[in-house]
Amino acid sequence: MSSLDKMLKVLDLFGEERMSIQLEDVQAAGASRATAYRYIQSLCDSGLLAPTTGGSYVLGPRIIELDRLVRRADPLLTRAGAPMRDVSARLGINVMLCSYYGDKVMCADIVWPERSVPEYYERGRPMPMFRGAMAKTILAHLTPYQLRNIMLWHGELVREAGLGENWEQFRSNMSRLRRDGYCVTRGEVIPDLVGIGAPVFDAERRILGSVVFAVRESRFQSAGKEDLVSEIKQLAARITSAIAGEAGDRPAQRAARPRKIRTLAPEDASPVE
Amino acid sequence: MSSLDKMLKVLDLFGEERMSIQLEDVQAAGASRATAYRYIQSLCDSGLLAPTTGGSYVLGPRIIELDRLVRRADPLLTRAGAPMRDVSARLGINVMLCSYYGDKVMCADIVWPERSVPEYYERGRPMPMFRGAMAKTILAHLTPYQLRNIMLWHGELVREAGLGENWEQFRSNMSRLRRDGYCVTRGEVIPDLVGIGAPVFDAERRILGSVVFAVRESRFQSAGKEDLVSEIKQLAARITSAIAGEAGDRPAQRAARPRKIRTLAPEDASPVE
DNA sequence: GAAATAGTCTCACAATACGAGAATAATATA
DNA sequence: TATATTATTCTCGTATTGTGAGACTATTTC
Repeated sequence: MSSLDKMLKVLDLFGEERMSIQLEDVQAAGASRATAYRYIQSLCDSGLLAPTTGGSYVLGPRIIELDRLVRRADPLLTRAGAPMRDVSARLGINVMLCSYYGDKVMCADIVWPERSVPEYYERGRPMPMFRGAMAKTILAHLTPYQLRNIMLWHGELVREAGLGENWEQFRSNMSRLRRDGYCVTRGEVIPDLVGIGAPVFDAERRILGSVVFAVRESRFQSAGKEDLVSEIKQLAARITSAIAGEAGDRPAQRAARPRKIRTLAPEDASPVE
Repeated sequence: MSSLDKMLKVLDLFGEERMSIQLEDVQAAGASRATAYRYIQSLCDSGLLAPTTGGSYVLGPRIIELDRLVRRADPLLTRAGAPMRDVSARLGINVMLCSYYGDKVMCADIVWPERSVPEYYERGRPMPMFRGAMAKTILAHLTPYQLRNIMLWHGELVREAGLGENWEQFRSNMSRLRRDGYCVTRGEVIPDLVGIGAPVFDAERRILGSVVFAVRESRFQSAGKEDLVSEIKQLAARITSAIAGEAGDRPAQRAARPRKIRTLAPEDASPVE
């Protein structure tokens, strides 16, 4: 592993429980005192880290600045907001927006009027890649190339997730989801929660992400699957055409491209805390 | 400059106008093709960058993930929200929350009911370090050490900003601001906009940031300076005690520590676009 | 399927990241 | 304001490893 990678791994020390790190934490990750300081120094200079009192360091202002840039420019986020809020208000239903990043699926936005449903997700929360409607909807629309690579490099995970025992099964499962144009999952991420998802594309019909209704099992039963499916498909279509509408000008913002997907997050499957 | 710094400088290629970069952009910043790919590779592996189609790269999911961590844990942000919204609703006034990061001042949150005032700021927008009520309020509360260092390394900027021609003047100006407990600036960042700011501290009375009212000159005239000053001081005090209340337990989150402040952002003074 | 584009690997060499300790800076304490 | 303590940077010789050029492989497009 190069020194570049080792330095960037310092960022991995942060997590929900640990919001500040110290010199020793970096040393413990395998670096001499001098080197630990060097990494910290570079990260601080770039603003990714910021020093606080007592020799500890926190995430720095650059993070917030860069996130602002992403929020401003992400076509998914900027174009999905209004339609999402419309539908959510009309149906009184919880909606999530998911973004696909080549090797990661992430919650990009939520509208959550049904407060009795636990608000597990929020912008920036990573999501499992093989479970839940958000993920499967996206998975289904990757290119054949990408799907084959996933089976090749992560067949074990595919099998665990029940997406197919082999390439033929996986391929045909994904193909069916694609034809359906929606995906329903029950309790795959959070018990008792049903996800109803549909895909969002860019102007070139590449998968960008997904929108998902998150409802309790009881509501899903009473509401009737067909209506919810029809609504989510309409919502996704509205967002897709809003994105296609703005396009043509600037270069496509983000799209699928996982190549070998060598490095799925090691524990991409720890959703319920 | 080390290879670490060179790699991190790739992130500086992004900006409001440029949301995706290409191999050539990295090469142009001074790296061979192989090295450019190496930097990109490391940044992609860490999730700071993500590949898109056509050999271009955008900011990656890690940015959003890390920003979430910051939002969740920042005591300033989490404790200021409610009081800010209260006051803003009661007075129908625009309020900004500013965060201090050792060498940078940044907008952390805004509540903006007075829509006729241009919404120049938003979370993540960097702010000038020597102009405007947000910045000066913070500046005034740095330690003597820090102030001296600023004068030493950035005396020119201090003079330009009219904060004092020499150390004695600078020191006494800051000292007066500190005694006042508030700071009013007029049109320093945006023409016709008056800022009324007060400092927010952590449990150990170290400066964390500032809250600022942003009103038009006309309203400032009619409303009466005293009332607004009194309100902003109360607001800041409420936030400070909310933060002190939660403290004691976890290690202080963020606080001043600019050491030499060798590297103020080169153009920290380009506010009005 | 083939052609065109994007990304990775190999290898020899020299630049530079590394570790240990001394020197200095910044904070806490008196 | 001066002193003690803790945190950070600097110096320097060594050898690790980052570097560039080009061949090779992977991926997308047609």
